[in-house]
Amino acid sequence: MAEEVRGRLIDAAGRAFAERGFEGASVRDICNDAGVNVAAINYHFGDKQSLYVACLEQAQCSESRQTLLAAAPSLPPEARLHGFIRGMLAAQGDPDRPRWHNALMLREMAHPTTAAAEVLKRYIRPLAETLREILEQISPGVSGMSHDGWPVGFSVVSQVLFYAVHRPVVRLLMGEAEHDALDVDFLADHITRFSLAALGRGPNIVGPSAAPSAGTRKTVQR
Amino acid sequence: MAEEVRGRLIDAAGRAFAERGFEGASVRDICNDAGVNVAAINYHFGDKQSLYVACLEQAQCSESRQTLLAAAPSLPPEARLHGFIRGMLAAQGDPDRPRWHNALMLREMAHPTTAAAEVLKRYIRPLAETLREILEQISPGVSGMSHDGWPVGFSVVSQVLFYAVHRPVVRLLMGEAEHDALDVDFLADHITRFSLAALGRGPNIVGPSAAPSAGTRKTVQR
DNA sequence: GATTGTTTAAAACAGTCGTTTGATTTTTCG
DNA sequence: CGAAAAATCAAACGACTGTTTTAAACAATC
Repeated sequence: MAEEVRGRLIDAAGRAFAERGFEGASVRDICNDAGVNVAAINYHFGDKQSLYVACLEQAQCSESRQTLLAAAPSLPPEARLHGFIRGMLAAQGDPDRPRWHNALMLREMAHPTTAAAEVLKRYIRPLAETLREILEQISPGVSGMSHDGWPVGFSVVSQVLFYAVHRPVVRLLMGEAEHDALDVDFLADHITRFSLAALGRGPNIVGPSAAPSAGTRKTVQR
Repeated sequence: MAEEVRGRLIDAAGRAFAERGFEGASVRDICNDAGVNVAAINYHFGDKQSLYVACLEQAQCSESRQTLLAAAPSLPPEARLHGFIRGMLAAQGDPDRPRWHNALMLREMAHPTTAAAEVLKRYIRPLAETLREILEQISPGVSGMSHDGWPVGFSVVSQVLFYAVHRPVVRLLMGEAEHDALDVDFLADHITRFSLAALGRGPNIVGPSAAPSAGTRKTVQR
């Protein structure tokens, strides 16, 4: 019974924090949403701040990491990259796990609190190392480039993160209908092709020839 | 005298809103920072919300748009792209204009308020159209691709926005020293080369040959 | 210098914030 | 069952929120 209240609080708080930020979400709203008394936060977590880090911990312990790394065992490198990208995209799209997990993490990364260092060490760093390994596998020598190849990795993940952070802008720019057609699979294909082409692997983004023709778009093997 | 108070308020509020968000910034902190009485906000702007949109208007009327579009008259297309990217990067780095302008805009775009539509129409849309024009110039046919070529444009700007949104993460991942070496010119070169290679124009990112050798990195003409 | 209208100042407004209290219910277990 | 522990509740705490009020200081015009 007690554990259930804890869970409902984390879920309600996670949604609130992800949507309105730490200051924007009031404990009364959170408790109303969770269907518990206001005192429950203090009883189960101590204070609002501790509830926040509990949400963050739940978010980073989510299956997303598993999903991501699962897409990268010992497949061919291009397929690994595609799996990595698709995994990140799928984590922000809603398989079934709470949608606020990624949103909260992004908020923390864009405007770090004191809890950011832990999130980075346990969640971001492993992802970054995995991506660097994949990229080195695809284009040997990329890790030896200037700044240890970090910018190349950033160029890849930035394309994924863009759709997580700026989704509202995308919707407004493209229009509602066109936006909804941007599903996970399409975006994963596009970002993978764009990145592979930049790395000199695979055809460039407009197609094998200079002038693109319908139906010739090639999908990355997976 | 009255206009000076207005200006000081917008500047202090802009910094506060950009740093701590709308809810996180209190009117008393803002007024203290600006060195004016609390009642000044109500007298000059009406309420906190109106002060916020005043900040947003100042931010989007900034010279950044001018800087950006100035880098794209009738140069060769590759140089236009480089200028566009460098312009966006320079706007978030601090030439001399207030640093909060970009940060506030990014906040508004990531978590739109009712004022977002106006910002998008007057600030984002022209930028997007300019980029699409440049990309079509570089790779004719890209606008005719799936989803009107929007994803290609997103892949370019996302790389720029990444350093604006996730700068703290970059700093923590690379380390303080390495991060500080990522100046505007280097990033502009990198993102331009990455994007051009993806479009099939210019060498791929690891260098003209598969194995990169030091000192052969080519800089985009400007 | 008196009289406008405009701008600042200190104090207080009602409301909400996160947090705590103390009593009451529910659960656990010998 | 009955006592001890755990959990929930309504109510209130002081502090802070955005906003308003009232009066004083300033500026400009006659």
